[in-house]
Amino acid sequence: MGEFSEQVYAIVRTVPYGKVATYGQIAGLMGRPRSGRYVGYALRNEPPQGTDPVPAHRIMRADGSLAEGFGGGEPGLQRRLLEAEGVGFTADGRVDMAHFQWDGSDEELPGPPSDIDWAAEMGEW
DNA sequence: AATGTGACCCTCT
DNA sequence: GAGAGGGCCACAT
Repeated sequence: MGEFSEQVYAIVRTVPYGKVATYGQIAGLMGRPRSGRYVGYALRNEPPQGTDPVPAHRIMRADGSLAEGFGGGEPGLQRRLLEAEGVGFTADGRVDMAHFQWDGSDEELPGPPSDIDWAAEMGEW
């Protein structure tokens, strides 16, 4: 596994409960604003769920649409996980980025921790 | 405004 | 060991 992936995981793990980030946002924080593509690749390919889980479901495209390859082909999994965290969706099925996009702060939102065990859910695929 | 193209790193054939 | 292509984004045309 390469440095790039490690860095991706490190940053994704700082995205707080109830917030989302985009591929480009992660890439930007890594100092590679145009490498969003490989952020997606790193998340798709080698998420270390067992030992040190990465909330990959909180990462989506810049327009709020979800990545289709998520969950090894189980449709709706990512959305289900997000809704369980209180993330709102618009009528056309995208995340309400205006309200739920992570602003870069590392503070958790008030409220209960995740009701569902997303790491376990994702671990199944 | 809408399309086209380049860049980025890693895994699988 | 090499080649292709992948959960996208920013820039140029």
